[in-house]
Amino acid sequence: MPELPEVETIRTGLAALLPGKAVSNVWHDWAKSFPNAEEDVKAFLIGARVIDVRRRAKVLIIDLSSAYSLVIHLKMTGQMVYKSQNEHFGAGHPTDSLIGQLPDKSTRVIFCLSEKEAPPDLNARKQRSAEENVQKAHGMNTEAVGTVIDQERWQSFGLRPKATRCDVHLFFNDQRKFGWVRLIPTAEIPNIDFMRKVGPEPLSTEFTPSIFIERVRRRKNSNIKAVLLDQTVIAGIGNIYADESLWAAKIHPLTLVKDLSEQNLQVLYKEIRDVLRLSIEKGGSSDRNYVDAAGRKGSYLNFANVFRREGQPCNRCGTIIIKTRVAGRGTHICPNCQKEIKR
DNA sequence: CACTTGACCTGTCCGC
DNA sequence: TGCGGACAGGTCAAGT
Repeated sequence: MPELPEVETIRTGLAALLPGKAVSNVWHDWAKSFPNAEEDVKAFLIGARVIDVRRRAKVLIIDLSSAYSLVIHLKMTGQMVYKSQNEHFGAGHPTDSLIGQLPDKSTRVIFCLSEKEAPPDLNARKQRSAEENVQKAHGMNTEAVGTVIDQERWQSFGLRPKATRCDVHLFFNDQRKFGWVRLIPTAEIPNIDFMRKVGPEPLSTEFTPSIFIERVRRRKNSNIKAVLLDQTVIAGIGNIYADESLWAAKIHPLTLVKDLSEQNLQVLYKEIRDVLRLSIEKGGSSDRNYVDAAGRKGSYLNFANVFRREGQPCNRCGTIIIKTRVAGRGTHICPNCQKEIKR
């Protein structure tokens, strides 16, 4: 699934698009993807404006003017896609749903967004009338703004035509249905189980080498890959970046923490941060790398040194990359650069 | 307690 | 072509 860099890419993209917009409607096709009480949705989601878009670990947080937030976990196959008349932004699990017609069979939740339902303060009212004037000027009825998605397509997914009365949509797609979108009071976010247990942000300034080493050392009898994947030790690392960081640090993923030297962990700390930062710079392993400027599908893992590169030569020594299984996950290794340390 | 495995889901790929 | 099994960018509950 989207790991820290992918979720951060989504956050950046949505932070430029969502704030100020109001949620005018919501639809979902699978209860576990949107496990929220109808009365909460009516009271705290519909009509609320987006204030901010944040990220913690691999969790996306959309703060609303109702003092509630949409807390989103994309798990393995989640993705967020924003579409308006002129804008199209999508990131997350790289599939054609990022660029194709929506909704499709992976669509779990749809938000209808509007700029019309502004808050009842003076500025907002001014803004609203300005928008209404613009719409009048374009000869559009505010109740039936043109649909990005054609009516038939919506109905084929069981949507009421009413739901199409907006021209901006935010889609939560998730093929495997592991992900979820929860509506909870913003103040309660730090109290949910995941947030209470999750480890530090690896790119934060407070995350020093000594904090990293101290936390990793608590798991002395585990192999290092399992520890990197453990969200309670460090937040945000998943299968791609665990493999990439270990290759960069020349550490075999099966090596037990107790067999790693101080120097090993110092290097690993640096490589984790470099790998994550580089990936964020490149927009994660999906999104704009998934399609080129002409809208064609492209390679989205072209920065990887080992992940999904089994059978290809190591970029450092030319040895053929192999794939094995560590911590129950597919694991990519250069058998020459990454020798298991045993004592 | 530390650590590992199975379950949650759908879709795709690979071998017979 | 059809079918079974393995596997997939994650996390939690239940098991040893």
